[in-house]
Amino acid sequence: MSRLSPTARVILGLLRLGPHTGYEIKQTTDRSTRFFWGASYGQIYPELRRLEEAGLAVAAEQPRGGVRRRVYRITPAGEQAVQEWLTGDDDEFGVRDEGLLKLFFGAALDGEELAELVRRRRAFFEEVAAHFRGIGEELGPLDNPSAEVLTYGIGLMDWNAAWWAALEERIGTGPDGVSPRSG
Amino acid sequence: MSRLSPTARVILGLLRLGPHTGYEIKQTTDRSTRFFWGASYGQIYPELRRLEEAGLAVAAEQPRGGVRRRVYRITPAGEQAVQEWLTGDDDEFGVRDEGLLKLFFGAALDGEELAELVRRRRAFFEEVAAHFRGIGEELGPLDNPSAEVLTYGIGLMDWNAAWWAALEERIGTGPDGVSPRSG
DNA sequence: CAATGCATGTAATAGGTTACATGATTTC
DNA sequence: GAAATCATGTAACCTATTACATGCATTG
Repeated sequence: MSRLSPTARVILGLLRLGPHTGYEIKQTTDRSTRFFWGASYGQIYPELRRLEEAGLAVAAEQPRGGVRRRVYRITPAGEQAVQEWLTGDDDEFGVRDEGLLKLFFGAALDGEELAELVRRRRAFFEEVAAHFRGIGEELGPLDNPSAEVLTYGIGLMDWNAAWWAALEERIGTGPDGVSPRSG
Repeated sequence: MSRLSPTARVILGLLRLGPHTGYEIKQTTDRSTRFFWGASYGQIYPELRRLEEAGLAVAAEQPRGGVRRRVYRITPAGEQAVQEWLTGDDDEFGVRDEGLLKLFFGAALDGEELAELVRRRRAFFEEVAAHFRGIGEELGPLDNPSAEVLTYGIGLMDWNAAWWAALEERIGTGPDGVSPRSG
């Protein structure tokens, strides 16, 4: 019972909710987990084959007209693997933020350049927050754990937007603000 | 003037602040940018060679006793590359959060298992927040853009801890909470 | 003198994206 | 009949971590 690879975790999690083709898995992850756990075709198709080989999923050829189509279903062994993963306690967490990296090196920027970076970053998070709110309105009110993650995304983007907005203020207000190369 | 690779961005940013060996770059990133932009030896040493080859950095052999030692300095071309990168507007942002992924599939967990996941996650963020606060106390009060990113880290960890704590409350309080498989 | 820290490097492995190739079906 | 969508797959490439090998210098 070897450990599930990162992409296997989303795939098997989705297969638990019902049969999917590789294509559908890509669509679904793009619309749901993408923000905190993405998957690309280059990972999905080979991984589905591996899951099949490992007995965690089974594929059925279900062509639609002349279109080749492999629908995958989870097996009992797959269900068990999902349970084991879900109840395990080794949970990865990571942030990759180039705006923050630039801010860290911000002393190399003049006042106007720094202000532009901060403004751009605030705007970015505001846009993403608005985008997530749009998704929330499309879906309507939901009451399950999956819906919580959308709330999380909105909250996180709001928090980021507010943080950069606060920094924007501090920069604009003289000696107590951050100290760029020149003012 | 080709684009800087991800690891080249931190390296060159640090070299701009002064000469460094590969070893020092690893130490410094581990203590500063690691949270949002890491670097490993397997990337650092080959990248330093590439930067040298590209004329963005120069190395000087400065052995300490019998210990081989290559100290890298940034070149004018390197300074320019940093400026171009810093003022560019294509800033990567990404989150990887396995706790969130598990929560997304949380309907597969019973009440107790879900509660345990949420509790563990809250505790994790509280610990990291405390860790960052410790770093802040070590450093003392600072007044430059670099210090802002520590404030960010503390704030983000606090926000996450609070979010999971709030979820913990919602789960504990009956019909308005999330809906696990049972319980 | 043992342990730790300074220092450089590589090989194996993992994980990932992007772009491309291919072709049928559905919708406008 | 053109464009979009459904559908599968791979090759090239990039990015990264981990573990290992090596050896000197410093500190206790």
